[in-house]
Amino acid sequence: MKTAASSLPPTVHMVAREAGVSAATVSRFLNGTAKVSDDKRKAIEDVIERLNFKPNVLAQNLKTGSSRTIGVLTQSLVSGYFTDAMSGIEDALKNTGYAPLIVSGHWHADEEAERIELLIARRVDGLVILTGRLTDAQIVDFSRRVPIMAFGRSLDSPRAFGFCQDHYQAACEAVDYLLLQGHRHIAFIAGPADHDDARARLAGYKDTLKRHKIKLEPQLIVAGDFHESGGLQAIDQLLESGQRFTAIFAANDLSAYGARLGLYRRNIRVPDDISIIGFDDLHSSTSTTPPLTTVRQPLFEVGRCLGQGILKMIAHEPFEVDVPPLSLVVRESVRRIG
Amino acid sequence: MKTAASSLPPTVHMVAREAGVSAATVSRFLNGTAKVSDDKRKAIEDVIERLNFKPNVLAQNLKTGSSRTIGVLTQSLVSGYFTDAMSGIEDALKNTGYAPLIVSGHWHADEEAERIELLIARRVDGLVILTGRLTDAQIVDFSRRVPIMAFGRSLDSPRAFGFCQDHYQAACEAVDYLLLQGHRHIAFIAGPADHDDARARLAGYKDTLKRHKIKLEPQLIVAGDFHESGGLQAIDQLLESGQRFTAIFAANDLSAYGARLGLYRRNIRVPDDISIIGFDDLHSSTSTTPPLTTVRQPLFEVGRCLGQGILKMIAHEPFEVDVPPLSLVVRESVRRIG
DNA sequence: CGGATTTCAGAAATCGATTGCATGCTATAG
DNA sequence: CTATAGCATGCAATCGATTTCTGAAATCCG
Repeated sequence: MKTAASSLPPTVHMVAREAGVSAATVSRFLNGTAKVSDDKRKAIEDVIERLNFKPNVLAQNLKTGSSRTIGVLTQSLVSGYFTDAMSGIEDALKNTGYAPLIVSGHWHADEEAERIELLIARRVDGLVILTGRLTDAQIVDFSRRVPIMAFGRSLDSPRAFGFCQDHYQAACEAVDYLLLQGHRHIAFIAGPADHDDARARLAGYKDTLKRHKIKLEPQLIVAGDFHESGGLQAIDQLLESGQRFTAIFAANDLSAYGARLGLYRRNIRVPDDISIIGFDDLHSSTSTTPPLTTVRQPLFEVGRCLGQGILKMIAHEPFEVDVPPLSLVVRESVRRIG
Repeated sequence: MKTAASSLPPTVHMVAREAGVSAATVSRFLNGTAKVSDDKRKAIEDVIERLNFKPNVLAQNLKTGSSRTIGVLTQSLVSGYFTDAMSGIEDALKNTGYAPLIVSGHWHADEEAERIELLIARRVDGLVILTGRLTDAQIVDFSRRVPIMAFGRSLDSPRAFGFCQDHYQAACEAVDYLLLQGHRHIAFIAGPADHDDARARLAGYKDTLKRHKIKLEPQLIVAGDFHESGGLQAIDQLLESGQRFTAIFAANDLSAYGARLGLYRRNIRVPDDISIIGFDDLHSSTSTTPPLTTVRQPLFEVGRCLGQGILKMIAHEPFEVDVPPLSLVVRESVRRIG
């Protein structure tokens, strides 16, 4: 039996030669592009097996003009919020032959744009954008070069589709829940003022109180930054204000963690003395003490939607997304009073 | 002024034609491979600017045989443990022209091997492996096809380098600390028995107690699974055993969270009644109630080491790694007694 | 049985950038 | 003033798979 001459990875040509056929036939066999006779097929299969031939993806990429790669622009690799979404995207891409190329923009429009240029230069077949600070116009503009699925914005142009969830409505429900539990003095720890979702949550808080004819205490609305440290500071500020409150609505879970720690430091019990409700439902919110009542964002499902959507766009197939809804998950950080 | 004829992305040939030079010269200019005269250089620069030319990465990849991509095998996209490392890798790759292709193996050797095959098929220039279940032999075997930096195992073969941290030693220090704080009855919540690091931590616990002539109570060593749920169940088991203990050493932070919740449910105070010490130092351990005393694993730095190392290996440059050390971080979950 | 149609397979062009080799031109030395 | 080294540059081959075009063989049908 003749053995492979060279130690270099085998090519279609070597396979062709060994099998006594042409490279074109090998290619057709591999891609099922055309029928090849049984004897040749057998011969090709044997040689491929013997040489352990794998087509060179780089050559395929050049010829087909596609990299079988999806660019993913996230904002942070470490935030539990984004990683869930990434996991969903990975799930959607599994066994499709597509791989994700992940970059992060760190909530900075310039960096995001630069990273996207980088992804486009690498000829990604599609792009998934997880929120961020780019304008809708910029995204639509990028979509002339690559199809885009975006999360955290509403878009419906030919090659850019985007959806977001109703944070306003969910915030209303969270406050409604607090009201239902008898709370009338509710503080709010806000997120960054330049963050759309943060603003929507604040608006939901304000409007719901108004709707229930409850006076808005400006001192009960304090700034946060979506991090634990902001929540911690917020507690100082709230307590110093002297305003009475029985519950806190934190604009996200991390703020809630910080607030919870602040109360702990002052020996204020949760939920006995003060109730807390968060927003996000990070994994660890199931095991905080007490487990946190919060608004669940189904980011894994969102990621899967995005992944499936971009694949459809690339394949030019129609698709529709069922936006996974936000939902209140009741745990133990809110007490019924009154 | 003549405008570009076609709407297709420009190629070196178009640039060459417009600038009145050959494609070779354009290429040489782009890569600085050879000197080009000032006038031609100017002309080329102008055309590139005007046509907004970007070299086709796919063609470069084929010709150079390199994809300028680093494969990263992680175990989970959502675990705070791994995401920190990924973030470090991203940091090391920033502005190097290399991009990370991330896949996860979910702690399953078969899946890991399959994913690595996938990365190799995509012609990644290097591979970073974050722990996992593959054998050293398998990794060395893969390294014949692609250079590898591995974390969580000691390797030093020509194309595969791996390092790990001293979990045994760190576990000893953690237990020493508890002893120093006056604790004599220390429970241990173990990790998966087939996990090397978990076993090292258990060994450190046992040996340190022995070294201090403290009797090992078998009932104080309970199984966990590195998740919150395991920690929660462990508390039930420990309490039911009737064995007295004043401190718990949890094999990782998640287990500690679960344990802390279990104690909370039974109105056992931490650290007043029982102290807890963890292992990992996840981000949220700074804001648990109380903030968790734990062994810090500097995963971001580890990731950076891995990223820098693999780039050196690819460039055939010598390198050495200073393994970032584990260190005890004292917070508020351990009380001094006695 | 002959002409029409389908099927199978090979030769060669192609994707777009890189690079070895050849060439013509200029600058320096003898 | 010629010989020679040195330098900038173009031509053409190359990376490895895909695909169009074309020819040959096989099949069909009246």
